[in-house]
Amino acid sequence: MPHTLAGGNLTFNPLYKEVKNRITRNLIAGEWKPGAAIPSESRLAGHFNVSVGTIRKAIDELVAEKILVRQQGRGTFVTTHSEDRQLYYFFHIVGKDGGKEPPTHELLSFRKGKADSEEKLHLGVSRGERVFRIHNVLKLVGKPVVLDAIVIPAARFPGLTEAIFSAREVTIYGLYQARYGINVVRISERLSAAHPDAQTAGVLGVRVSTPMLMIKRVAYTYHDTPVELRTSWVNTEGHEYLSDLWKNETRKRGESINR
Amino acid sequence: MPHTLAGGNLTFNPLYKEVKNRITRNLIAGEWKPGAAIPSESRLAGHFNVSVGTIRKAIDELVAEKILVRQQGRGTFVTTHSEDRQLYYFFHIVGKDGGKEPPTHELLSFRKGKADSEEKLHLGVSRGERVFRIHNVLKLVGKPVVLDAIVIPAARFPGLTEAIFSAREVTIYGLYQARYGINVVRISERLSAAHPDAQTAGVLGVRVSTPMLMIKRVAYTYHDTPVELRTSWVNTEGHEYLSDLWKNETRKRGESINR
DNA sequence: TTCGATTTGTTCGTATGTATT
DNA sequence: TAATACATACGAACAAATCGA
Repeated sequence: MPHTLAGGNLTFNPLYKEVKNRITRNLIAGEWKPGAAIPSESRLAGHFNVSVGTIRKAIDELVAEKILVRQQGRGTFVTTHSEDRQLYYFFHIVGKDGGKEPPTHELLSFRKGKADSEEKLHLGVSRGERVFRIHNVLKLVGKPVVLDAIVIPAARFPGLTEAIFSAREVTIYGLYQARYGINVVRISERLSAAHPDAQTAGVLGVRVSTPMLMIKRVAYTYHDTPVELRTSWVNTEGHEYLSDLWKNETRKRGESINR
Repeated sequence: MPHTLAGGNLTFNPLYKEVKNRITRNLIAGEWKPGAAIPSESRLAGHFNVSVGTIRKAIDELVAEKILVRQQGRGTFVTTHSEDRQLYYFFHIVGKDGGKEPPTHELLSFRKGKADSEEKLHLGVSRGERVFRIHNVLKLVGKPVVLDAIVIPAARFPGLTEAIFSAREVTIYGLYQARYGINVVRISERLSAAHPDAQTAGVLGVRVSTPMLMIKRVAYTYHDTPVELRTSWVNTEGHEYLSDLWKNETRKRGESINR
């Protein structure tokens, strides 16, 4: 006999997967906003008519996907891109001499255009659909290090203007989140080495013969829906790209290891 | 009052963390070998004198870290580097035109040397300690694409010879695992773009003016112990480096989403 | 500062379902 | 078919962190 999830359950998924989907749908609908707490586990258990353990298992997965964060004694919250911790989660450029520095940004251009075939492929838009094209420079310790060419479908960002974009006080994903309720939860990046074109080299203050890191990123929101395509050129003379698979994810601060 | 984990528990960690540490120590000791099944959950529960739920929570984390894999109805197994699934987990080079191709390899050189300061830093060996230096070319569709310069501490690989290394029928990490019980469970990579030196360019069949991807990797075994330092040069004319954070990790095949 | 209510974290136990051998 | 092993789901109790009265 199938289960009795309040509201009906037409699939053959385990109960906790259904609960997870319902929670995700609430997040998509903007019912629970980034930074805010979702209802407590016991309340959700009552609401969905399942046990607390089932709720916990659903939330466990969403926490593992960094869509929610738990805080003992406080509650469970929707992940924000404006917090320091989350700010650097998708930012992989670090100084070769050590730590991560606070970046500053400068908007180079903000234009409207039509999606080309590559954008159609990766962004899931139809050919010729309106997109915003944004060029942004990222500076570390005052020096330009990364040039981003960002493409987003205009339909998802109604009313976005150059002024809004450049006046933001948070990260770009923080802007998507705060103003449009679009929560970037996963990125996929493809890296290669190449020589920059003259314009890119000029902006970043390098010669066109300098080998640079080129990154093509697709950013996704819930349910693996693509929302942004970004091509980055990185000057790796003083910085590098760090790929550190789940360092400090399962293990936390000050945990005894007793070998 | 602290808990009563059989054998004593001197720390203030949660029980399941202790259980996790004990299991990990058994893996380090080689008591449970890669590919083999560990005792069943109920048996472990009896052995450690804890509930099955606590065992499950410990194993959950080890599964998330890809140190163990579960198979319903069969048991829980120590992850192997020789299985196809696992083979590509640390291998991030893919063709620009799509899929991952089966790589072939060619050993270029195999020498003994002494650790320099960089190796001392990242490999956790003392200065001047004996290391093996191995140069290996990786070919995709017959063409050389990656040149690896591998450094490993000789003390951890007693009796390793060029013949053994080149005669391996599995991946390099599969060799470490099968012959020395060293299980690489995590890697950290730092990527930058650079021009190759003449020798590297020669081996990979490119000009020295070709921008290439340079990757510095540290491979770790249990408890974040470094075991290998590797510098790779990648020709990204036909291939690229894929960084796809936990795609398909939480979600499995054919799972209904019902938006 | 203390206390109590709330919320997540840990641990236990039980029952039942599903996959494998 | 039966035994075994993991997967799901339920419920209960207490610990630990947080927050406001």
